[in-house]
Amino acid sequence: MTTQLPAAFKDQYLIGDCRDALAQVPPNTFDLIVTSPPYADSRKNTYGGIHPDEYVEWFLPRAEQFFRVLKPDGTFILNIKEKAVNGERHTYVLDLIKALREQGWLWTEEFIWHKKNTFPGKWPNRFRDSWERCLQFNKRRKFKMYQDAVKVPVGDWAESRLRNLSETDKRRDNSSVGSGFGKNVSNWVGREMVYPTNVLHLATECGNKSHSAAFPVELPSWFIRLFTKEGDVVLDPFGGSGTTGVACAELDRRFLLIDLLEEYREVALERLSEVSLQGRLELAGTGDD
Amino acid sequence: MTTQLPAAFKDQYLIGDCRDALAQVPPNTFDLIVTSPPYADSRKNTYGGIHPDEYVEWFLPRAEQFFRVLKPDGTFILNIKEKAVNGERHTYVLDLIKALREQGWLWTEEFIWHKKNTFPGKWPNRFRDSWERCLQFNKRRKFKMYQDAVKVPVGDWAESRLRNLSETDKRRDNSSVGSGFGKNVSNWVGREMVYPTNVLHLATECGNKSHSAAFPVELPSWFIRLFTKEGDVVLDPFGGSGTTGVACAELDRRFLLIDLLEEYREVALERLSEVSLQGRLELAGTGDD
DNA sequence: GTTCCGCATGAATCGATAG
DNA sequence: ACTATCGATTCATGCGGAA
Repeated sequence: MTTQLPAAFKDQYLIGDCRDALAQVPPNTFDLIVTSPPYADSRKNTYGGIHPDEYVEWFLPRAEQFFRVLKPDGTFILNIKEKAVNGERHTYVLDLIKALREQGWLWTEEFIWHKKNTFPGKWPNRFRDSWERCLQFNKRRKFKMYQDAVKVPVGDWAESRLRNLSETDKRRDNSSVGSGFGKNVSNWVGREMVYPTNVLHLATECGNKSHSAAFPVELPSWFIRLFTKEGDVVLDPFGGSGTTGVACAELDRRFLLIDLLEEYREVALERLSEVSLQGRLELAGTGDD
Repeated sequence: MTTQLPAAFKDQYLIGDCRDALAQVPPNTFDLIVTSPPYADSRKNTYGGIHPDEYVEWFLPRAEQFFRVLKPDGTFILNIKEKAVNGERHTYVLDLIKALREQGWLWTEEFIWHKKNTFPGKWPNRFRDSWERCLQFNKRRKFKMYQDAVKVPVGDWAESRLRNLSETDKRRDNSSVGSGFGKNVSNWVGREMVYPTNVLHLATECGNKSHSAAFPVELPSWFIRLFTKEGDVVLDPFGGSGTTGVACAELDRRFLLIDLLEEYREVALERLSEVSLQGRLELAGTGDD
């Protein structure tokens, strides 16, 4: 077995730069790292709006910490998408993949997050960008993976609906298309379950909170179910509004979130209280204890 | 205006390596290049099964010809996907993107082709691979793009409608409308039309014919409508069974297909005859005239 | 003429076996 | 140790034959 957090470990939201905060965390601590880092030129008020050309340089020392604190059989999921710069897709994500491999990471897989409801928009030379990369990296070729936890109903619900006219109309559920997620699995009891693919169909979360650009809770939730079991420990080094924490709370995983601003943690606290689990969150850590 | 093919240009299927065949084509000839090259380690009987580590080296001299024969405001669409090697995704596609940029190409966009029906299989460390990249490259920042030609009804677009078009349905109204989707469009009258996104939902063509076309006709068709107008000239340097030619015939575009084997051209001829357009295909060229 | 069921078959990947 | 080949796995699709 690898080094474990003490059994008394409480879910935490640390304030600070994950590069510094993680330096004080023991190696081989986390079963899963799932995060959506600030994209290049975004979140200028906090991370300073990293220039695309400097993104890899900015990311690598943090990824070095990720590598250290991830268990040998753990997984690192990186949700990211390059922006268009000067009419062209920037290559910093490609460069980052190659740089991470040189750092020792294995680029195991690239999942596609298809954002079903993207914001309308039209440009003279491109369409709406409705997908993002979810890059999977590992330290070793053998890693933990609980595929049964993300099984989905056998496909083509549309066709079966056409066959059984009235019967299936009642059961119609829009959340389980394609590689949809087990949120409404109970509705599909009795149906044959199959393994999903590497394409995830999820709607972006509609802007209802005081935070923006968040990924939907189903995204970390899916990877958490796939790569961890109950009681495992998950890290989100760019915790933001705490979506990963919400997913962990719902799934009985422990978590460590890190981000720069106190107000992010406040939002996270609010959201965790909404899932009636605010008692879980340890309010102590500020990154310097 | 750029150099044009003579007005008497006939659709052709050349036998040979596109690297050599294109050397005899005038520069700035094509409005669009859309192709699905042999993937690494595949099609061993013809292209020799290019090793992943040598793929970029193999591809670049051919891409140099593509650059020369593409019009300045034309587009190059490359359908490709890296394979898993030794438990890891190989990086040759990433390397290829970067190498093409060094060759002068602009990496304008990356479309995702979501393959609804993918090959089965279960492995301990990954799910089925159900998406491929459609990389868009351009010579200049300003290029021709006819966005209205690919508008779709609001809501699900290819999820159900395009896929459900049978062969006869697609054939029926081709002559009268010329768009190749006349019947379809008529069904959508009254529905609000919107621009699509950069995610395409298409099923791979299954074993319905005597040949196997990995590339559904809707894929080149979509890009042909988006980047060309009637009468424009399209190149597929890895023409295979002629799917791109079929799409061009249906859409009243002219085309040049190139591939190594005589038998590929025979299959292409057969398929073009099925869309009642075999008279269009010039049988002369064998790559050495 | 419909509807339904069975079956073959795909840009696949891994692990084991053989040279 | 490294490469090449083979078998097992498994699901969306469209075809043909049967009811």
